[in-house]
Amino acid sequence: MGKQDYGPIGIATALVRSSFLVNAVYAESSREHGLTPQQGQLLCVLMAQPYGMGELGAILGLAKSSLTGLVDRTERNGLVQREPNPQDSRAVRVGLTSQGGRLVREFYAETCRRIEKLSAGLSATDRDTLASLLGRVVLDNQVPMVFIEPDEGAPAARRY
Amino acid sequence: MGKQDYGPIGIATALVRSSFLVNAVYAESSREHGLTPQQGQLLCVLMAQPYGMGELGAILGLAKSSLTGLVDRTERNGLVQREPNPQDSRAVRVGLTSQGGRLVREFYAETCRRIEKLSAGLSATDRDTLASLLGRVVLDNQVPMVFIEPDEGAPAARRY
DNA sequence: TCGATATAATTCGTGAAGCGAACTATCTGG
DNA sequence: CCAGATAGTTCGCTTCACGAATTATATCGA
Repeated sequence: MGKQDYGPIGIATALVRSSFLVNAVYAESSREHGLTPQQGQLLCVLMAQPYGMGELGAILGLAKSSLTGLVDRTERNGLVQREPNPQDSRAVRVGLTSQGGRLVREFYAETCRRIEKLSAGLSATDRDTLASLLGRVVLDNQVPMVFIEPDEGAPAARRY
Repeated sequence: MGKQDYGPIGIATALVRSSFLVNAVYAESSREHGLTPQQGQLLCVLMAQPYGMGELGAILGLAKSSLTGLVDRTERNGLVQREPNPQDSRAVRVGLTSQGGRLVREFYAETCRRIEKLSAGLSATDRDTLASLLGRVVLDNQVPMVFIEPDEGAPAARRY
């Protein structure tokens, strides 16, 4: 209850501030790779597999018209491409170009490195505890597959 | 190490995804209060006290030209106001209007409520642990005073 | 088979956001 | 008193995000 070291902060404040922190790191890492944060996020999602525009909208929480623009700009930069969907000629599949693939692997690794550094002041045990607790929060809340881990969602579990 | 429940995720992934989650909740709460997330954040910062443009730029991590626009728009909506700084006639103090104060108290409380709900699946003990660990991360990384808690940074500790 | 409806995506117009460069006004140190 | 430094604003630009309207294709039912 003491105030000598600012005292404990509530869960909401802690979550909002850590989110602020992560956003800032993510934005800086994006910028240094010549990406906007949104384009970086798009690439990270596509790292797992190609998606249709509708699926991407659901994953990223964007209106479809917003997504058209984002994909346009990222495509203009040569990082993603639209391919016709053989099953449905209305639809497209958005996937990484080889340049986009190369860039996102670098961007993803570097961003992970920087985000991990944020918890460098914690012991390994505490860091694992934090990862586990946060992992349960994101699992409970059905966070979409943004920022997938390389071996996460093994092929057998993929639906598309 | 098993894969049956997706297995543990790394600290970086956990942080990025929880940040994604928090952003979404924050954005939705803002929207429902007639605010953009940026305007909501500005109001939350000003909840503690008025600040100059330069200070706000440092706190929010924005270029000064970006801040001019943000404060302009929020002022146009009647939520903040610029007041001359008696000590320095170049400078300005940005503070909440009474309408802005009323709105931000409501917005802040409601947003906290929603963010807290994200951890509803955790036991009280786990939630406290999570808050404490995240609290250390934000403290270690010098997160600016965004989303201050009502009794945090008591008047005696304020520098301005 | 044909027509109604649903779905996938794009286009268009609008406003918010963010930046850097250039500018104005004031303050401060020598 | 003048040469910087500092506080903010303005300007031009790009990105981002949305909703409404549109086009094209798919699908379902009669």
